[in-house]
Amino acid sequence: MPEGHTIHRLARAQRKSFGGHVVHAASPQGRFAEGAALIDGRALRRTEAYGKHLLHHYDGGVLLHVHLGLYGTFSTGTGDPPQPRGALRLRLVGNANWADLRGPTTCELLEPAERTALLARLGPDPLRRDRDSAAALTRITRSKTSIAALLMDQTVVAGVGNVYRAELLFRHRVDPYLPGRALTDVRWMAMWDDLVVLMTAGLRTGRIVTLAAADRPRQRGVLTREQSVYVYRRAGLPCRVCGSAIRTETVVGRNLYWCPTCQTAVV
DNA sequence: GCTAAATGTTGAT
DNA sequence: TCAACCTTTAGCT
Repeated sequence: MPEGHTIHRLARAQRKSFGGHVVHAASPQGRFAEGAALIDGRALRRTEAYGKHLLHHYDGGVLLHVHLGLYGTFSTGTGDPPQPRGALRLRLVGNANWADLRGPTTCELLEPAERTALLARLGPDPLRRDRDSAAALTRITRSKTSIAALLMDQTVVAGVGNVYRAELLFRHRVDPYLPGRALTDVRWMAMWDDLVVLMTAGLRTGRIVTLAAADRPRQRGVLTREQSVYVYRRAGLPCRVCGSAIRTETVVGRNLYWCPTCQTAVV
């Protein structure tokens, strides 16, 4: 289940698995049968991630667009793929690898102009080299909308999801309900730079770990998810910094988590 | 084994 | 504001 780092990771893995050679595509479920037929037998030239959107560039200008949504997943393997089961939207089979896509919000082919329009409506992606942090700065520091809502708006910043939102706000001790325009340029740029660091680490490891080493419980072994974050899904549990109960409230349809004591920074 | 919730977005009401 | 998408997992029985 994906925020931007997951999609960039997929783009990288799929480039490695399928890039440069012919791919066979099918849609056993039937919902993407026409698209799969157009992809089938073409070589994959390039993969691309922008925010939470994944793109495959195939020979002949065929462009696949996938958005996993909340619970879309790819399962992958090598050798012969298993018998298709359940609602399998798209199966890709390369020389040695296969990938099965289930439950995506979007799986479609795009015309070049549609790709341009898609990318044009996305804000800067902290994981892209061409990121334009000034664009997000302008949107945020002029807005009356709460910073918690702005961070989930993909036209403001592309790739941030509910975990990074809650954790970023905590790490900077920012009250989620502050309007964007209450943030100084310096405050937002510190948050942006942190987002780049956090998401780059997420891309490298495949996990979201936002807890600073100093705040981690001293113990051996792999951190559980609950031990990797400050506030996300920790409602009612004590804040790792001050001990106050972590609160949760729905903001534009998503559960926000925050510490009412720590997150009162003067911006 | 069952239920609810989940790292998301769109489109109808 | 809410249902839909329709998978996976955590937490309960």
